[in-house]
Parts: sequence; C-alpha cells; structure tokens
Amino acid sequence: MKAKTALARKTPSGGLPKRKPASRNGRGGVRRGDTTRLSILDAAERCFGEAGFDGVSLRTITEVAGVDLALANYHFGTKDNLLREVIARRARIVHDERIRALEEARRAAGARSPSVEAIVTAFLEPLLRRLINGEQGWQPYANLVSQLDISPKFTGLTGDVLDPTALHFINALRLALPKVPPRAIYWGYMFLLGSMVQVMSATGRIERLSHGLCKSEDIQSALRELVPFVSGGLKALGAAPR
Amino acid sequence: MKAKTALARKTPSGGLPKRKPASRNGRGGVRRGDTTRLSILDAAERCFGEAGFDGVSLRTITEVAGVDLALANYHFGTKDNLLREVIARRARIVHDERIRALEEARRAAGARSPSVEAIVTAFLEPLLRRLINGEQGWQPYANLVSQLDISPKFTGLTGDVLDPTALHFINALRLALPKVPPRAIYWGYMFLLGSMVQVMSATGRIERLSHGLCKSEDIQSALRELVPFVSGGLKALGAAPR
DNA sequence: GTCTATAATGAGATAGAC
DNA sequence: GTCTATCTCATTATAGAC
Repeated sequence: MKAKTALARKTPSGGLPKRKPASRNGRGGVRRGDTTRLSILDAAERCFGEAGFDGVSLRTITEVAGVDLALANYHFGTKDNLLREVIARRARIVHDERIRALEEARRAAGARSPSVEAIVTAFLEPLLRRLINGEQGWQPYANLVSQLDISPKFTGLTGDVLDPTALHFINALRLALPKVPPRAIYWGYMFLLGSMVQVMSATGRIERLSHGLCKSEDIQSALRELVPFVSGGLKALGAAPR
Repeated sequence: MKAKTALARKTPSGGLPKRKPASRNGRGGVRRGDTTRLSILDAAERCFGEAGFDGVSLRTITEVAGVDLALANYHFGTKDNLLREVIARRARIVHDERIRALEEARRAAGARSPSVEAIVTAFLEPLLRRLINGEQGWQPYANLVSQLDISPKFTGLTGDVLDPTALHFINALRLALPKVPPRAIYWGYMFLLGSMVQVMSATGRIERLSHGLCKSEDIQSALRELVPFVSGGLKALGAAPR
C-alpha cells in the first residue's frame, strides 16, 4: 500500500519560501501575496471539507481560489502542508476559546467542580456557536475536522493540534465525576467527540431520516439536544459492570 | 469543483459483465473468477478502510489482491461500483442481525417496550461483536463505514444501505421513550451513530490521550462503556429547555 | 477469465521568464 | 509574487490477444 502523501512526517519545510518578513508593508496595509495566500487557504478549506483531502486536486483548489496553480506550491510548499495550515488557522482559535470558557466555568463554580453540563458546554460552544452564527468558513472547517478525526491516515495531524485541548477537558471531567473510573472518562471523551462530529458534518442524513423534521444546518437545535445527551451519558458511565 | 467520481448517480451497470450465471459449477465448486472477485473485494475493503476511497488507487488494490489491474474493471466495472459492493456485502449481514436482535429484545420484553439498553445493545452488538471476535475483514469494513458516514460526498451510498436499519431503531426508541419528542430522538440516533463510529475507527487516538490505559482495539471495554453512555444520554434527552 | 499494452487524462511539483 | 510551460509520474478505464 503505497502512501502517496506522507502526513505522518513533519514537513521539512525545505520547499517553503522565507516569506514571513515583508508580510505587511509597515503602514498596516496588506501585500498582494497575502490576499493570494488567504484565497488559497479559504478555497482549500472549502474543497477539503466537501470532498476530503484526497478527493480534491491543487488544480481545483487554485481554480476555486481564482489564482494560478503554481502559487499553491509557492505559498505552501506541498499539499500536505496546505492542509496543515488550513487546520491550524482555526484550531488555535477554538482551542483558546475552549480553555477560556472552561476557566470561566471554574470561576463560576467557586470551590466546587463545575457541573458536567458546564464543562461539556465549554467544550462544544466555541465551535458550534460559530456554525450557528454562520461565520465565514467555519462550516467547511467543521466538515474537514470531522473527516480527519475519523481517518486513521490523519491522526498524526489532528493529534498535534487537538490533543492539548482534549487533555484539559478530560481532566476537568475526572474532577467533576470522581466516581467514574479514568478509563471510562477517556472513552466518554471519545463519545463526546463522536456525537459532536455528527452535528458538525453536514451530510444531510438527518433530514432524510426524519423526513425534514430535523435539519443538518440547524446546529442550534442540535446543540440543545447534544448537551443533555452527552452530560447524561457521562454521568451514566460509572454503572458499567466490572 | 469538478467531482471526478459520481457516486450520487446510480451506476448504469452498462460496463458490467453478465456473469451471475455460471458462478458455481453445479457440484458446489468455486470457479476461478470467484476467488479473484473475492480477493479484489477483500483488498479493496482493507485499502479503502486504511486510506479512504480517494486515497487508494485500483492499482494498489489489485496489487494487494495479487491480481491483474484490468480484472478490477472486468469484475466491478468502475471504482465507484467496487466501493458499493464492498459496503453492501457486509451491510446486509449487519442489518439482518440487528433486526433479529431487536425482535428478540421485543419478545423478551413481552407486552412492554424493551429497555433503552436492550435496544441500544441490539444495534451495537451485531457489528461490534465481530470486531471483538476479530472476524476476518470486519475491522477494515468498520473503518470504512465510519469514514463514509462522515463524508458529505458519500451520503447517497451509505444512506441507501443503512437508512432502513436506522428507521427500525428510531421507531423502537420512540416507543421506549414516549416522553422524549421525536426531534430529540432523531438527533439522539445520530449521537448514537457518532459514538459508535469513534469506537469503530481504529485511529489510535485514545491510546495517545490515555497514555496506553485504553486501547483502540479493545472494543470489548469500549462497548461496556458505550451502552451505558448512549442509554443514559438518550434518557436524558427529554429535559432540554424549550 | 486473464493478461499485455495503451489510451486519455489528471496528479503534484518545479524551472525560469517577467 | 505571479505566470507560462513543462517534467514526471499515477490515474481510471478499455481494446484485443490468449
């Protein structure tokens, strides 16, 4: 099984141009190359989200971006690295906001642990709220992350970026559920992820099943069900027969 | 965004050979073409599961199968159709067994509805039990189904095959949880799917997070946590603020 | 049913003019 | 930074001998 793309390895960054300096022109303006970079990043996000990493070519991406094919390689080196930068861009934002929300919940709870609901909400809201508000580019990003989360081929990539957040929340859940054994908490976190992913990936499946009663895009309603579901599930974890 | 593969459309089956007759030689023997067919099916299952539909070429698949490249097209027509047959083969088995398990649970419950736990178990066990027992080819299949479940590109395919099962269980859950509104049940079913998918897709993420305390391949332990989690989650669904 | 050979196209990446 | 042109190789699929 020849792997054509080697996402497990770190990019040697040998093929990349040294362009971090001169990114701005000192008067707050944006250089031409920056808008090109952004166009490619946005187009890649959208295309990857719709068709998956291997389902889209750089040709298609640059076409959607309205720029020349060669510019993808100039700005990002390889396709692998383009994916990396697509993920990293928004993952940082979500991570920071999740941690802030968790700290906020801790402060609100005072000496006790925050409730499971509060922890789960702190995890889910930062990303899902953006989908609810329809903020530019977040739906494709959510779609993409969902796909990467499942695919064994990409665990290296998603892990580097998403594991730190995970450990914070697993820790919080352990404190909130002292009677649930750690093993169960780890699995519970995976189930939380899985449930969230079903909400994030707009497959249109739920409208087919429900004959239009529920809608994939109605994240608001999904979140209203998701928080009690996950919280109730986590609290039920201790009762497993040993 | 040019879609190179048209999975939404039904295959016209014009490129397929009329080979259903003469599949067996009347004395219970297996013809040469059948073992080739099987080799390709098995190899495709494994490769698709590891790298995704677009991440693997027919060349690689036939190489893994140890047969000539042209035989893939001879036996299956197109790559799309090969995927279809890979899915259908085991999906039928799982569907039948799930329905049987659900009916068994109904019989055991007598006049009342089966418990949520019984319904959830009837859904999860037929597939997960095979992973636990390490039955040939089921892990790659589970991996593949997980990926298709998320990808917007493939909903047409998975829907045709998996929706009938879904509706049976959604119905059972509605009867078991009369106080939970239907909308919530539909979402709950999606969350059930999502949690299961996290168990089925062997990404190795949970061992990284838990430092080896949990293992992706230990489906037995995962199932022990999954049933209470999902059941508890479903029961908690009604409490959503309207 | 299987194989060789090849068609027809698309892929990621790069060299070099501007 | 951008573009044209191209390299090199892989892709799906088929035609035709055996």
